[in-house]
Amino acid sequence: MAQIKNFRFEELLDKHHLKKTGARLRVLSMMYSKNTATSQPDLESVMSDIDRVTLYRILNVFEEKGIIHKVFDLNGTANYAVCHADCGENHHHDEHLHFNCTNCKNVYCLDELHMPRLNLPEGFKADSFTLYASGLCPKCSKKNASSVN
Amino acid sequence: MAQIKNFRFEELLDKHHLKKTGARLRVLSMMYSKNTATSQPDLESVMSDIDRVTLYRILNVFEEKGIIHKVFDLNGTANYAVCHADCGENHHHDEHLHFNCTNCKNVYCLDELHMPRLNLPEGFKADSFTLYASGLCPKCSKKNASSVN
DNA sequence: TTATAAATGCAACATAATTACATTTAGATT
DNA sequence: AATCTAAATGTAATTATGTTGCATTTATAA
Repeated sequence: MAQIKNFRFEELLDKHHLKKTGARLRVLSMMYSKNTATSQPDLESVMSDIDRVTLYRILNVFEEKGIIHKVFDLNGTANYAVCHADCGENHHHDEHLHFNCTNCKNVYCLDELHMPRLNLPEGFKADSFTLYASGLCPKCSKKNASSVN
Repeated sequence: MAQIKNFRFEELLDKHHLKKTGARLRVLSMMYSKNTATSQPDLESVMSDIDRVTLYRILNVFEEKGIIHKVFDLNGTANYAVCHADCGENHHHDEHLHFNCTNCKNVYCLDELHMPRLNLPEGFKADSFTLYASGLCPKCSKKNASSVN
């Protein structure tokens, strides 16, 4: 996953009729190289040469196209992670567990834990589900065990 | 639920060692009278005489005390709903489904649908879970069916 | 009645996100 | 290769949400 070649991203942009720009390729590259979700502020801190608004727009268009999906962290900030489900134009199926670490603040997508079937009360028509958990991620629970910080 | 008397709220504040102020009683009264979650902007639009910051602080202290719990809506805005589980000081158990209507934006707590047991991957230590869904609530799905709006 | 910790009000600040419009550019067309 | 155009980006301003520090007021305990 950390070694995805650039031409793969170019194909991906082509597939969605998006122009292959440097900014978009860099955003894709960063997002695919991590196993945690990414926010606009995250991107901005790394890619300070790209305008804030451009980064917001890139995230939005990628979400519309079904390339990434949105999940809010404990602060209510929008974070995005690459879709591994078969998501498409305005149609997401990322019904897995999102784990937000209260220590390092990272949001992990635990794709292996997906939603159980639920019978909603009369009248409710759901078109998307998400599972959300918060607590300590492996790295931080290990740290907390050793040091008392 | 819509008819909870004021002295009940006074008892509730007493129980948590919070002073019985007008602002707090009004916030409690409003939140208990609705079956949907409430945000600071919601409160502010109704109680414009109370300072914004005071409303934020009331919501925060109620959450700390386990009187209400927080859930983010589709815009990432913090919404709060009364706890029906046995929540206490910094310890919530509101592990039920939160339904966000994409039309009217209301957040409903569907207490009857709670979290299934999950086996998290090695190392993840969760201390809270939430189920989240979005779609149309009963009112809005009925409207959409009749009118083509 | 009074003393005081708690609660509120107010001003300033911080951060996330959006909008409008000008400029640049990827990529198609010739 | 030169040119054209819709798409993408940059810039500035604005809005929304939330927080912090400090002065003032108030609920309530003594």
